[in-house]
Amino acid sequence: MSESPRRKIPEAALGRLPIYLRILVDLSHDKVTQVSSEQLAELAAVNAAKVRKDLSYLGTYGTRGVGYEVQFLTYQIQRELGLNQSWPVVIVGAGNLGQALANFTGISERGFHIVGVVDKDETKIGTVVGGVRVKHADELTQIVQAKHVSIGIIATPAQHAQEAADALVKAGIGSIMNFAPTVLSVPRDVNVRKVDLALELQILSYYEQCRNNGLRSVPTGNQSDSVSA
Amino acid sequence: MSESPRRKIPEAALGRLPIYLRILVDLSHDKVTQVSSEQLAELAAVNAAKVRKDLSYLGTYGTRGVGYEVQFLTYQIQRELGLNQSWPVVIVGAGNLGQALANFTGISERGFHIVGVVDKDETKIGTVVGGVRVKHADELTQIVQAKHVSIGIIATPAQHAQEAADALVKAGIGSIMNFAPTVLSVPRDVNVRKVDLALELQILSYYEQCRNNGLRSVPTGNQSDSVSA
DNA sequence: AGGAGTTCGTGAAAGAGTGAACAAACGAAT
DNA sequence: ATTCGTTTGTTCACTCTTTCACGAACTCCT
Repeated sequence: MSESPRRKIPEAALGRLPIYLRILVDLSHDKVTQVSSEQLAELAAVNAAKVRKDLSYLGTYGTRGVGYEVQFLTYQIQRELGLNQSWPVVIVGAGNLGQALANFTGISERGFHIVGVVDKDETKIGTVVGGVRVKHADELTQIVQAKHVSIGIIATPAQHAQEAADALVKAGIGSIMNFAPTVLSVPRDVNVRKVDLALELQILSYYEQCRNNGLRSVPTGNQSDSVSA
Repeated sequence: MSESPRRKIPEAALGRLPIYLRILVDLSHDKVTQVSSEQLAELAAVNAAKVRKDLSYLGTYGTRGVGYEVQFLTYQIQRELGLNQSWPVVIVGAGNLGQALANFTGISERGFHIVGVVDKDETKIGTVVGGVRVKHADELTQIVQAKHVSIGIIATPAQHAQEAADALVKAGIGSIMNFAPTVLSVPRDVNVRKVDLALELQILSYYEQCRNNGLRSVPTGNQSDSVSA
């Protein structure tokens, strides 16, 4: 299967495809069948030329004078992002954050499903979060291999994040999403994305301070998202 | 007070300052007093020249042939980011995510404190999360103004995110951190950063798919973080 | 004091991302 | 069939970011 992705998509564009995708799904829900780059740009709060350029990395799926067919474009973006299948995901850490993630419906609605949650804390083991029973961290490798998991989420405290990463790597995982505020050290072929809540707040703090000092310098065109590189 | 920030710091550099800051705090904890750009780069998993250039936006705080004094640099970064003070933050939405955020110690340890959590769900009101009692959303403006809050966090479901944003803006908030998977529409002078968990996973999905198709194309130098713009 | 060995700060080049502008291609209307 | 208005796909100029490379400045050792 799969006409493989024609070329590699630039990081910046890649980060916007999921946004377009979500908007398209919403539009489809509203029975909209066609959409122009202009409309899509408006909904995504970006430039229309950017939308067209981003979409052109996927192929030539628009019709001049008309726009894009919502259903078709939705399918193409999904295919490109590998969202035809539902990816099994394992969560390491069953604390507040781990539980919230496991219960987060947005994950299961958008191409992923939680197949395991592990922790080292005996009091958490056996409890059920997000529909799965929490297991001991020692069982991580077994879960990963049995369920063919390639994406792992680290939701442990910072001081345990590296060992969680090591365990995930050893279990054979290829991609890690890290919520702990730590820089992980992993083999080169393992892909890591991090989300650092405090970091984002600190950036807001900077702009708030600028504002208070009279230097009105909100980054031109607000609505930033976190970037990984 | 405050020698105001000399110039505006580029977004890319700004996103790394909190990382350096965290590393410096850790080093300080380990009684390390001096650090070179090379070491800092290693710990942050970036290029040493980048570290030096990033830090040069703050001023000339290094000593050639020696490196940077940990304590001093820590202070300077904190000052630049506006982290001398502890910023009051309000959370809208007391669901799984809102609760996790309110309980997340990393927030309070790094320059912020939760002064309010609001929700519209009557069953949640009155419960205590993260040390504060959940209040009704109608009281948002009052909380914001009484506590001089300028940063708000949206942790509502997607369909209520825009009204949460509107309420925050009306209450007079200047910066919003949005966890709901929606593009918010806000006045130009309000700064928004978004964190979209599913979006990040979808990017990982893309790379996993590439890997499976034989196109080994992990973005050169892994460990990306989310970017907002 | 002077030389050897470090390490910073920065200029300049290379690379990536953005946005304006326009030709090509389409539908609709006459 | 032709014309007209629309919208895409892409080129080009510009900005932002990253990386290299090197002079300047500091410490330590002799």
